[in-house]
Amino acid sequence: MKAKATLKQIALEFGVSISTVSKALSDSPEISEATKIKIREYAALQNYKPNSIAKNLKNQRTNTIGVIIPNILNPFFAKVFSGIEKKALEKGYNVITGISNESFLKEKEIMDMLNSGTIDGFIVSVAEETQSLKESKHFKDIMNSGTPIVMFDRVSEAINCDKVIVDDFDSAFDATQYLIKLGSKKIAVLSTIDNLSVGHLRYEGYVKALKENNLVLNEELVVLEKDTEVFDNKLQDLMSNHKLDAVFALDEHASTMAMKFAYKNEIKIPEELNVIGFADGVWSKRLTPSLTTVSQHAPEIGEKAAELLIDKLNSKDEFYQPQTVEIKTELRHRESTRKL
Amino acid sequence: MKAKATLKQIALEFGVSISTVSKALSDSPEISEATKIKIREYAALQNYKPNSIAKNLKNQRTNTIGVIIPNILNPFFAKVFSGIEKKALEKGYNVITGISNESFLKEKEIMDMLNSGTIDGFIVSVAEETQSLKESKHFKDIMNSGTPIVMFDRVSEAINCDKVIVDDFDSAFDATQYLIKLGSKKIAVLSTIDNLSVGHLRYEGYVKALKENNLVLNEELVVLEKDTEVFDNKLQDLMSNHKLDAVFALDEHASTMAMKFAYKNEIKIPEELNVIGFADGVWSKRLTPSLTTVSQHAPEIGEKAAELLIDKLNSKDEFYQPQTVEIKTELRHRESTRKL
DNA sequence: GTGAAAGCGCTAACAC
DNA sequence: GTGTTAGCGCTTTCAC
Repeated sequence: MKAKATLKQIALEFGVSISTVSKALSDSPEISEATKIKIREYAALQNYKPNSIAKNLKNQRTNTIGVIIPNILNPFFAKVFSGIEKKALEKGYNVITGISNESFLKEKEIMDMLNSGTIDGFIVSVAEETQSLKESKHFKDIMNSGTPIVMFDRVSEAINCDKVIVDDFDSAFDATQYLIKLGSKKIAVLSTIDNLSVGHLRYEGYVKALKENNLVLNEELVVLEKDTEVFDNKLQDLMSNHKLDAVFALDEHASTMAMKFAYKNEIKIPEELNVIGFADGVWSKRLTPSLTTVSQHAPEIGEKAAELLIDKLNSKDEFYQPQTVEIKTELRHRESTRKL
Repeated sequence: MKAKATLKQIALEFGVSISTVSKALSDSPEISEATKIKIREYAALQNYKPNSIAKNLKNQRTNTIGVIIPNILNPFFAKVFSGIEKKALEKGYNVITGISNESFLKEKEIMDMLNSGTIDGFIVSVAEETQSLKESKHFKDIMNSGTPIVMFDRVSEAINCDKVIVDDFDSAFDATQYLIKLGSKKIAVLSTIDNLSVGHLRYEGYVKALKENNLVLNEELVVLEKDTEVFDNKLQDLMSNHKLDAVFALDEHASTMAMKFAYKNEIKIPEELNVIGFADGVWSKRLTPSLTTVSQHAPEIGEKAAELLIDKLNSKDEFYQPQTVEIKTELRHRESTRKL
């Protein structure tokens, strides 16, 4: 492997100065056509690429976004991520990724590590542990150091920054409402994520829909349980002891488990039981029957978050007012609910 | 927001030189305890963090790995990715991510873009288009420029670099063998990924297992079709016209579709039909019945790839011999196959 | 025990 | 039309 082409090396080659080469390559009118041509040809031949680290150091910006995600195996986050990546590439930004694995400490460490000139700004979805501990100082510190943050989905109330969220409350309300319209009266609500801001909002939406339709909230039909094994047991009990006519599942585990138990107990979906679940992956379509879902437009969330961040990075405005963008969900009707 | 702490700023504060500060902070024995203490205290107070870009420029390395993945929504890649990220963090590396979206051009562009000092090395799983076009020059160019590449899963024969692969051929052979042991004679093989190196190897493994067991290869039981809609139609035809006793699915789409059609045609799994599929996500467990899978140990693949790359980056050895590591798969017995 | 200086690769203001 | 210079923030060698 030969020495990498640099301005210096090229300058030496032609016996000119470094700045001449730099200007020639950036097509400056100061340089004669002849010089430009020979230098550019040589550079192309040598496959010269300006060292972006040096450029970054000079410019005091890296054109890189740090994305902190709780769990890349969750298809929602994977989809948001691909939206971010797409928009970033479009705008000439790189994406550097950290996975907090729902741990507060890891979230903090990764962010501190990256906040040392490596990235220009962050896009974050807050780790579960961070939310339950109500931690937010690390975010504040980072923003005080001059690094902007955009949060999505799981956001921190205590932080005043750009946010992209889903209308969890309203969409849960609408979905429940829809189940009621289908004639369902015994609607179970199932969740393994009630400790998350978004999870709890969804539950509240369910509660409100019941109230507005004068249905009593029966605690026995409510399973909010983080531990999936315990959840499965509780769900099994619920489904053996109650003849439900609908299930509203607030996450993917809950919806698939509900369908599994229905199958085992020979309860027909959707004839005897309507099922709606929050879901984003390709799996809701593949299930048998396919699942009616509240879809969160995950890629759009990612694109919007990237856009907000990049706009902020490119604006010189000191008094930029943070905004919160709400992305509307959509009820995707499939086979697990009856027709109206 | 106040000016960010730098060596220069701290030096000014105490009326000492930049190098004194630098040495004090790196605990050099040249500096007196008193000076060290006061400088360190001040630095901590100011939340000083060395600018990593400057350090990178100086060191001519970035401690960053570029990971190029065809599709982050595929749980296999998501899992490999999390393995890479984990190992990288452990070893003090950052991960910068590009998604090729199965496109040759995007793969090439992203890699060229990152190969300008931004990253020290690549971990790549080759895009589908790159494989079908048999492109490899862009990889060669990058390696010639001195940037090491580690490939995983979908590797390029033409490139002599470190590789981490799955024993696709053998595991498909074993899985088919297992179906035969269960007494299956009419074993369909289903794949939407036969254009991928790994996909085709799996098919070959199936073929060999049939041969060794003196079963004829019935072309009618073979559905290799990239387009998922066309695939679904062909599969439906197959399952209506043949009484299969087993299905070997080479990807997730194929396995779930087989189960869907079995359900619709009231074919009992596993009593009448044994199903084995290649799968990595959490979904094989959630399906009803849960799916017996060939599991690829995706996180280990990622960790191994990261390890190989980082070892290479840290070694000075010019005559490093590229190695190919094979990760063994495992047959995970669940409810979609009968007991032996 | 501390400081000066060079240099990583690049840009840009300012000579000539 | 081309070159000189300073500087981005840091490390490191060498001098005092």
